[in-house]
This record gives sequence, structure tokens and C-alpha cells, in this order.
Amino acid sequence: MSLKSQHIPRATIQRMAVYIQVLESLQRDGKDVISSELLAKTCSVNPSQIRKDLAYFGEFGVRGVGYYVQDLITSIKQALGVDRVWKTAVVGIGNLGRALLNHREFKLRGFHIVGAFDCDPFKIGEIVSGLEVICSRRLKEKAEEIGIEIGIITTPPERAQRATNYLVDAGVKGIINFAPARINVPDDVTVEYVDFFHHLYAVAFNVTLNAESE
Amino acid sequence: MSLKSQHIPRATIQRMAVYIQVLESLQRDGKDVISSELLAKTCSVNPSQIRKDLAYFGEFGVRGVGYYVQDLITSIKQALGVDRVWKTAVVGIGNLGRALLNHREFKLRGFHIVGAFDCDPFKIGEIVSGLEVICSRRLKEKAEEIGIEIGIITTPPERAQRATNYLVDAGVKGIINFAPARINVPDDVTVEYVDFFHHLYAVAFNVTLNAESE
DNA sequence: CAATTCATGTGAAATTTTTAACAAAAAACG
DNA sequence: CGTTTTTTGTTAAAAATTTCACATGAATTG
Ligand SMILES: NC(=O)c1ccc[n+]([C@@H]2O[C@H](COP(=O)([O-])OP(=O)(O)OC[C@H]3O[C@@H](n4cnc5c(N)ncnc54)[C@H](O)[C@@H]3O)[C@@H](O)[C@H]2O)c1
Ligand SMILES: NC(=O)c1ccc[n+]([C@@H]2O[C@H](COP(=O)([O-])OP(=O)(O)OC[C@H]3O[C@@H](n4cnc5c(N)ncnc54)[C@H](O)[C@@H]3O)[C@@H](O)[C@H]2O)c1
Repeated sequence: MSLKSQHIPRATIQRMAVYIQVLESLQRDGKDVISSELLAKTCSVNPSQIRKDLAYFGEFGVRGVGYYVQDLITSIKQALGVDRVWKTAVVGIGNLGRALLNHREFKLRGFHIVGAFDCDPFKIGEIVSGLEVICSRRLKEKAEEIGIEIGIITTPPERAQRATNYLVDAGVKGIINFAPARINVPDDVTVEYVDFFHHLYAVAFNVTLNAESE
Repeated sequence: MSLKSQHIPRATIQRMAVYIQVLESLQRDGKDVISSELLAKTCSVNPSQIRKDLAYFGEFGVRGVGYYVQDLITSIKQALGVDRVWKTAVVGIGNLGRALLNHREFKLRGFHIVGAFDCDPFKIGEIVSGLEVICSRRLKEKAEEIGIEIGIITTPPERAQRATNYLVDAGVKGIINFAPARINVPDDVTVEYVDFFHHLYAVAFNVTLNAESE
């Protein structure tokens, strides 16, 4: 039906990202067509799940055939809104912030880093990966000039809320927070938290569980 | 009831990691006691959710009072099995692998990196963060010597499966995969995938959605 | 020390998400 | 060109998860 304004589960969005990843692998391997059954096996999900997930956005397959890999990648990226350039900015130019600025994959995937902000006077003015580090207090002013859509926070945790405030104040509606701290934002701002210790905890728990049950 | 061998939702485990993060923040701020209501607000979940999650593992609160922050941190870490040292190894000593080896937070959280493996003859023998880089073909042999419990894969995606095979062969039961590729493992091996582009996609999608609906 | 307040732990209800089942449509085949 | 095969899109059923509601137990107060 693909009617808009229907609620799409968060889990669906997460799986869509996995589908892109797997489809791009398939494409590199020269595969043209894939069935929901095979795609499902690779993603470790149920085939119905995939068809259901895709149905939220439209009809992308051909009955009796499957999905054309290239077309499906394009369709999913369009559905997610990642078929265009997103202007992003990094706040907190320390170890991690620098690593992200130097990571070329961002540009490759349409996330162009157009701003680098820090509060440390020794860092302000420095050129990192072709970008001048700007004082984070000037974020709003700069945002009006360059247009920031997504903010990436890589400050220490106790500074994450302040960085958030700068971003929100500048009208940024999407935030990725690498600092291990929860942040408060207005309802119309989206936050995603990235913390790989969460994954380590999950693995440790599962390994413990499996070890006990045998 | 806290009876063992009851299935615990994956989502619960993910939230437990968030609870630890927030509780540690509260502890740094000198807070001794917290109610499920306040903790819930900080974590952006329902208070019942927290009580239910914790109930899978035991009774950690005091009625009419709340939870003692320090005790709850200890209890959750124990419940997850992260109150001990986990011996981990990194496979693929490139940019990311090196960054992880140099990240002191791992040791701080009980994840001790005891092995560094790569297949590149130019890297083998090099000392990175006090560890000698070993040939990945010798992983099994080395694992028997040092005891590896968790493997971290930071190879290019097309090599992730090979790295996985070495780890599985060496008896490793938990894997964190930073390479953007799905990997196949036996049933008794747990895999967690880390890919921050998934988070960027999710934010881009939500920002698009919110922008449309206004 | 009874009464009151407070916040947990928990069983039942509501909601959401996943899985199964199948009709519909496209291609392949004789 | 009808028949068979294949695999999607979709509706219905099943399962899982979340939320509600409240009884229970601990502390506090008068
Ligand atoms: N280094 C890693 O590999 C890694 C991995 C995962 C998560 N993290 C998290 O990412 C964050 C950054 O880590 P790091 O190693 O880069 O730390 P860092 O100390 O090297 O960098 C932090 C930077 O943030 C800047 N900063 C502080 N307050 C600021 C503010 N209000 N506005 C703008 N900039 C501000 C500091 O000047 C500094 O340059 C931390 O929260 C850390 O826990 C780091
Ligand atoms: N660099 C980042 O910031 C970053 C961030 C997120 C994800 N990643 C992902 O992490 C992976 C590594 O990234 P990188 O930038 O460190 O790449 P890199 O090329 O610098 O490092 C890859 C390393 O893996 C080694 N390797 C290859 N095959 C191997 C095998 N079979 N066994 C053992 N070692 C092997 C290579 O010799 C090399 O040293 C990639 O899949 C990348 O997509 C990187």
C-alpha cells in the first residue's frame, strides 16, 4: 500500500540499513537478482520480515523473480532519504573527532562533513582534514552560513549536553552522540547513540549464557 | 521471580547497557539513590520497563526508596557477566584496529586485549600498544596459549569471513564485527555488528520524516 | 505504634512485532 | 497458448514486548 504517515517500526529502519549493507556486498560479487529467501538467510531474518519491511515503502520486487539488486539498493536509499548529500558537522575535535574527519567513507556515503567545532582555544584555527576548527560558541552563526543538518558529538560525556545545546540552538534536527551520556533534546530533534561497549556487554552476556546452558 | 533459563529479550540487554551508562553518570554526579521514574526519564523509557527489565535478574530495589546507585551498577554488571575480565583479541591491525588497541577504556571496562592478529607480512612482528602482531593463521595456536574469549574483527569486509573462521576454529564464542559484512558462525557463537552508518541512516530517515510531517 | 507516604515488584491487559499462509503475478516450459 | 513453477505482496494468526494498575513492603511522621 505504501501509504505515507503510517508508523514504521524502529526495528524496520535498522534492518533496512542491514539490507543495504548486504545488497552492496552482493553487488560487489556481481549478483544481479536476489530472492527474499536468500537475502533473509544472509541477514539472519525471516523472509516475510523482509517483504513486510519493504512493503512499508512500496513494491520493489518482481513476482516469480525476486529483487534486482541495484534497483533495490537505490529504492531503499531513497526510502530512507540517504540518496542525497547530508551536511554534517563534528563537535569535539579530539582523538575520535579527528578520526571521523579523516574517514573518507563519510563523503562516499553522502555525509559531507562541512564543519568542525571545539571549545579549546589551542585547537581553534587548526586545519584538520582541510577544515578549519571553529569555536563551538560560534556554531549557530556558522550554521546559518553553511547549513548544518546533522551534528556528530565527540566531546567528553560531561560536555555532551552543552554541545547538544549549541546544535539545537543552531536548528540542527539530527544528532549522533558518541559520548557515553544521555542528552536532552526537543521533540523534533532525533538522537542516535553510538557506544560499542554496549555491543561488548551484549556479547559477554550471551557468551556467559551459552556457557551456562551447556 | 528471577528464575534462570527464562528467555530475556535482546532489547532488555541493550537497555541494561544504557542503564549502566546513566547510573555511572549519576554516580559521578554524587547521586546515591534513584527511582525507576527518574532513571526512566533519563533513559527515555517507561518506568515499568525498567522494573520489568531488572526483574529478569533479581530484586535490586527498596520499596518506598528506589535503587542505590552503586549497588545497582554492581548488580547489573554481575547480571550481564561484565564484572570480570574478558580476554579479547583484535584481528586486522589497520587504522581501526590500532585505534582500538590504543584505547585505554577497554582495559578500564574489563575487556583486556591480549592478542593482535594480521595477515600482512609487513605488520607481523610489529609492536602495537605493547602487543606483538601475530600472523592470523597462528590464531588457534596462540589462542590455546593465551585463552581468547572475545574476538574483534577489523579487517576489510571481504576478509571478515576468513577472520571469523580463524576465531571460530580457535574456539572463540563471541565476536564483534566492525567490518560492514555479515558473517556466518555456528549456533553457539554470538556476533554483534558495529556500524555507525546504520545510525547515520536512522537519523537521516527520522529527520526526513519529521521535516515532511510539519 | 498506627497511619500515611512512597516506590518497588508483578500479573493482567494492551500493543506491537513477527511469522505463517496464501492469493496474485510474472516468467518458463512444453 | 495453457500449464507449471516461482516468488512476491498481503492478510490473518501467533508471539513477543510494553504498559498499566495495583498489591506489597519499607520508611517516615505525628
Ligand atoms: N577515542 C575513541 O576511540 C572513542 C571511542 C568511542 C567513544 N569515544 C567517546 O568519544 C568522546 C571523545 O573521545 P576522544 O577520545 O576523542 O576524547 P578527547 O578528549 O580526545 O576529545 C574531546 C574533545 O572535545 C572537546 N570539547 C570539550 N568540550 C567541548 C564543547 N563544549 N564543545 C566543543 N568541543 C568540546 C575537547 O576540547 C576535545 O578536543 C568521549 O566521550 C569518548 O568517551 C571515544
Ligand atoms: N577506519 C575507521 O574509522 C572505520 C570505522 C568503521 C568501520 N571500519 C571498518 O573496519 C575495517 C577496518 O578498517 P581500517 O580503516 O582499519 O582498514 P585497514 O585497511 O587500515 O586495515 C585492515 C587490516 O586488516 C588486515 N587484514 C586483511 N585481511 C586479513 C585477514 N584475513 N586476517 C587478518 N588481518 C587481515 C590488513 O592487513 C589490514 O592491516 C573495515 O572493514 C572498515 O570498513 C573502519
